[in-house]
Amino acid sequence: MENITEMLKGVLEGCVLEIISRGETYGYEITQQLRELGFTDVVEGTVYTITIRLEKNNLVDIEKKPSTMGPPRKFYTLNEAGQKHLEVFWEKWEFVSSKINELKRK
Amino acid sequence: MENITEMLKGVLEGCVLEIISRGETYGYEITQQLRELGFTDVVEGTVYTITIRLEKNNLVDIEKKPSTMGPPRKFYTLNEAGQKHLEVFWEKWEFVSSKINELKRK
DNA sequence: ATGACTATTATGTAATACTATATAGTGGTA
DNA sequence: TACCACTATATAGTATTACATAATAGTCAT
Repeated sequence: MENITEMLKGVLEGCVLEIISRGETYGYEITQQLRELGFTDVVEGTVYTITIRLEKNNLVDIEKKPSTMGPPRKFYTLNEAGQKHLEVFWEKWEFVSSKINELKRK
Repeated sequence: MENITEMLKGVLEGCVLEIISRGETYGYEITQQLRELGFTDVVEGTVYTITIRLEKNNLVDIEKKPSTMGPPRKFYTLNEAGQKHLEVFWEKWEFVSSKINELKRK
């Protein structure tokens, strides 16, 4: 699917939060998971700007670990604020997507 | 629902296109319809920037008509390019929303 | 004539995904 | 050795878009 950039604004961060909530993970792996999900054009740079934002907003805990496959990885886990943020994200998503689907149907 | 601004980016234009596709309408009325739909915080300025964008991209036909309720209204109808654009919008929406719901479920 | 409602336009700002590039570690292979 | 592919993070700059705010203007009731 081409050119879904604008439509991803405001939801990509929530997707990243959701992926992190499934268990400790790091930027590069998150990118791959988003691609597997279908957002094939998402690049590392985009995900890193999001994870750095999550750090700044204190929504994640961080642990740096060595890797045998390359440079050290920065592993993220959701903290309590991150969990709460994720819940709010899904509430917003439910609201917005239901309204848009309502518009589409009628 | 509070603070859904970022989530509306990339979908609001599609919503406006859909509303116009239902029949000739103008900015102020579009704003009211979006509010009725549930996007209560959408303001006129936002809708006008969208309609002006639609004009620039030649997705709409325009007709100015006098009103007995105030200043003249600029009525919009979708042209062929606009119809096509709307179809593409819904395809993108189906794609993105299905992927996000998939992520939510699993 | 004042205010409420209708109606459009314009300027500036904030948020966010993307482009492009730099840096760096590991392993394979020519 | 030198090169390449893959893994991994970071960042500067850009484009897009919704919003805040304000200006302008027409109609109508009080």
